[in-house]
Amino acid sequence: MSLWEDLVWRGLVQDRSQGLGASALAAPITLYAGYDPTAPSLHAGNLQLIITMRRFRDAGHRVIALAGGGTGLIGDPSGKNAERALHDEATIEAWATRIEAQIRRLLGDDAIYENNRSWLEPLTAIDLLRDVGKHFPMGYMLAKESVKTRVHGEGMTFTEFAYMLLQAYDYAQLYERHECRLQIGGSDQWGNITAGVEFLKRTQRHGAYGMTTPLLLRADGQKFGKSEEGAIWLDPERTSPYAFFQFFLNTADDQVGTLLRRLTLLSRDEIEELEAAPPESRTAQRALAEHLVGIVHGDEGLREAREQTEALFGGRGEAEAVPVARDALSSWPAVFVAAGLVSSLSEARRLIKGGGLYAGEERVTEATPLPELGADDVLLLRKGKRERRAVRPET
RNA sequence: GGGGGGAUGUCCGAGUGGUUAAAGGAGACGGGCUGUAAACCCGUUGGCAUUGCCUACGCAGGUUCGAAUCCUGCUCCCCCCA
Repeated sequence: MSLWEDLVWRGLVQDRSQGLGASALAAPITLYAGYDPTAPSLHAGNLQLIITMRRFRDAGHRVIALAGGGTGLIGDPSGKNAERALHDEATIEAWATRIEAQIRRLLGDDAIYENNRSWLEPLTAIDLLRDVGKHFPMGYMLAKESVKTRVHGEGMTFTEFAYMLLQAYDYAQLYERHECRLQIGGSDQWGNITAGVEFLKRTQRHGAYGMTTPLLLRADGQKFGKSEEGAIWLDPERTSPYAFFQFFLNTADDQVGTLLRRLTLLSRDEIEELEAAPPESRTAQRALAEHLVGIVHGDEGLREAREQTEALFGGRGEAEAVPVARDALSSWPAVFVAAGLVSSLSEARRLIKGGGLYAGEERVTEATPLPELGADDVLLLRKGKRERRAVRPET
């Protein structure tokens, strides 16, 4: 199966410019995807695009990961219904560095890493207006979906309006520097991507394509990659390999096939076999979770995630216990707060009243006595069915 | 420059002097049913405290026995005209 056929089968092609297809990808080409450093880490929702780049790379194409060190200072209006808050340069640079390191782990060192700050910073206002802006008729820009929705809604400043010029300029720079011929991105990037393709065409630089992948949504249409705790980050400091594993293990049945196709590097045969497994066995969820933890956190992370899952849910092996100060062991609510399972004593009290907290397999009630913990004892706590954590007295 | 509208809890959104920790919806969380699914039903959803207190309706003051609701100033946003 060719790369293109594979992408189509996986449901990864949402929009594409004319002429992009199997034949355009027959010979190796150079492509890029950009990311704006608007957070200190990538999250699960960013995975689809990076894995898609990985597919291109594995098929022999050359991929460029472009950090938006410059554009991140402006703020992309796409997919947003309100003006973005601007961060300062130092923050953006620091985030860009961290994110690049994360992408390197997923794409390897043979990918090309660029930062558009290196050409946007020296770009003068005159250059931008003469060399780029001249090729953008107002009607064309105003017709963009990202502009229309904002102009008729919350409003938009010139800063964000001009964003598409910068992204088009990026594409042109990469076209010149690396003979980049394809830009890929999430479907909210389609407007910016076509602006780039259009700009190249108008400046006599031919053979440039664009493609987008569909937005990854949960079955109920909500944004993907968020849990009760907030986003599922790729940074193990923010979201442990165990929590990352649990997030994917809890994938709904009707979504697991989609995620296997879009996010994993498993083959079509492997995926179809997993989809055929009885849903109650959760084989597909387990395979998904293990595969992704492996890709993102490596063998070591996968081992940790498995061990913790086994210890907390299977009752075997040793769970990593959160050390809790002695005086927090004075009441059940305090213990659960210290363990990080609930955010306040009030919440803990409410949950106890509702029967949602457990110590070991015992439901905690107001009458449940607190156990006497020796220095080496570990107490298994549980909130509901899915969240578990072990604690031990602080020494 | 002129005129008008707006800022409410995680989000959307009611509320225009009193029983409002603030309707309703969404989301989230818990319980039940299950498979650490989905759907569905029930409950909870500011904090601290064993029925009381504190904090909260853009910010800062003021009026009042009492304000999210009235007044003043400020900040930010939107729309229209120039």
